[in-house]
Amino acid sequence: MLDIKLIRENPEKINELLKRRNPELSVDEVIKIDEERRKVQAQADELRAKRKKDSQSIGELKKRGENTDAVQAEVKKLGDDIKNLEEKQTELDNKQRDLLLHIPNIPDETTPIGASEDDNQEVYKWGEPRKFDFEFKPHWDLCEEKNLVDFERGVKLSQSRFILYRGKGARLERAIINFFLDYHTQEQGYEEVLPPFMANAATMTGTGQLPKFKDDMYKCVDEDLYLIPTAEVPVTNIYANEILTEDDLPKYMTAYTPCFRRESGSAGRDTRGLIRVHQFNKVELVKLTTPQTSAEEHEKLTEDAEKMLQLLELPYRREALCTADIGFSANKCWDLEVWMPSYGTYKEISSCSNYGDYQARRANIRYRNKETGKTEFVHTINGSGLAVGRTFAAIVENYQQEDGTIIIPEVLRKYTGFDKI
RNA sequence: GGAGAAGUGGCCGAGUGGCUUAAGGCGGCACCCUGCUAAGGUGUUGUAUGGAGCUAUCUGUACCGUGGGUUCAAAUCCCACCUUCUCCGCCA
Repeated sequence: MLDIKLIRENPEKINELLKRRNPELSVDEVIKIDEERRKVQAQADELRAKRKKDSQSIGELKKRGENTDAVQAEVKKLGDDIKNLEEKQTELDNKQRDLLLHIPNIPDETTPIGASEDDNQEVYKWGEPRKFDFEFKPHWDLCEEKNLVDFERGVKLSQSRFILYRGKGARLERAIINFFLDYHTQEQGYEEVLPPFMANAATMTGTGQLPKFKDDMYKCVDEDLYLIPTAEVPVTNIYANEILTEDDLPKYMTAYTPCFRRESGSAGRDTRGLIRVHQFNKVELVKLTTPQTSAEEHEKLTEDAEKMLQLLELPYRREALCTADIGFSANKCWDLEVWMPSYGTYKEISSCSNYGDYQARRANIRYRNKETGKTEFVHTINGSGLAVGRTFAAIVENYQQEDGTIIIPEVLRKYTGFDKI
């Protein structure tokens, strides 16, 4: 959520930044509501002050045994007027909040301006895509041949795009998760958390999934609960409605969770294999920081995610997402993309975003500034460290051998217990 | 799922309709006293939102689990919901 005071004081600037995302965005309507809202609040406050004073005087008059009928009638009428104004104020409050909840974050000045994902900018590449001197296979064929994934029965159990891992496949998936978690906690200083995989509407609103992206999520029928689309949701909200001390910051947290996405708008895309499915595993990195350190912490978090790809020796590149492609709540985002031979290109495997105070304002996560003693919103940052299913697919494709075997990357062997498949 | 009890500031805890501007205590902060330590004294102490100054200030309103209601007036009375605790039932 954007700060209404900031909008009020710099409407042109905010509009200009929003239009970098999408020319149709603007804060004009919210400014109009805000003006009206404040006017009504001032009126209501004034009447309430009068009622308070008059009611107290009734108490005093009664104590002295005087008749208060006339004053009481007057204050009763005042009460009706206040009620009307309060209804109007509530209506305007809700309208303003709803408008604000539907306005995305303003992009950071360093986010490249662009009109579509084609305007994303490559920052650098790491590693060399492997040149195969035999006919390589896509991971979906390899997974089936080696019985790592039972695609057909996964569909039978639930629906298309649900995955049943088996045997060494299941073991490899679990090995990747454990490797990521161990490295983040033991080498990079993150606290491991294991959150609920369902979250309520308030939590979903805190990180920005609700109200705008309701249709992207799975919702429980009789409960106010949604399956989480990423661990970012429960983990970022851990300190919702709390005030931290400055010494608590920065907070580093990592979590493994399955992620559930309806992928309703992606019908014909990536229909085969592990790249785009309704339920996938992910290890997430989340940070809460002060505003002063967030840019630096964002960079460090991205490097922490890159380290996983480096240790797995998977070629990748870093991209700076442009203003048209960064997520709704983000102000800046790096994508890490891994080389996928079957696609002949790099595919997203991690998205590392800085949200500034946008999520913190929605989720009401604050800290007390040591110098001023005032409360301020924290900055929130997160990124995948990494998407597990896509890592699995990248390993299977990039490590396949001419004799049909798949070599397990060195760092994973103590977790898998085998060195090839 | 059933029965009972309870939710008040950073924490403990008083408060059954107006004198609550939420008592008192603990903790925090500032200052004083003290050779050090310990103890003591004085003062101060939340959040949100509006207005005026527009840095360091003053001021209105709201907030006692959440949402409604009653009343001239609600922390206090009524209703619904949520959460926690105790007991019972069910259960990996």
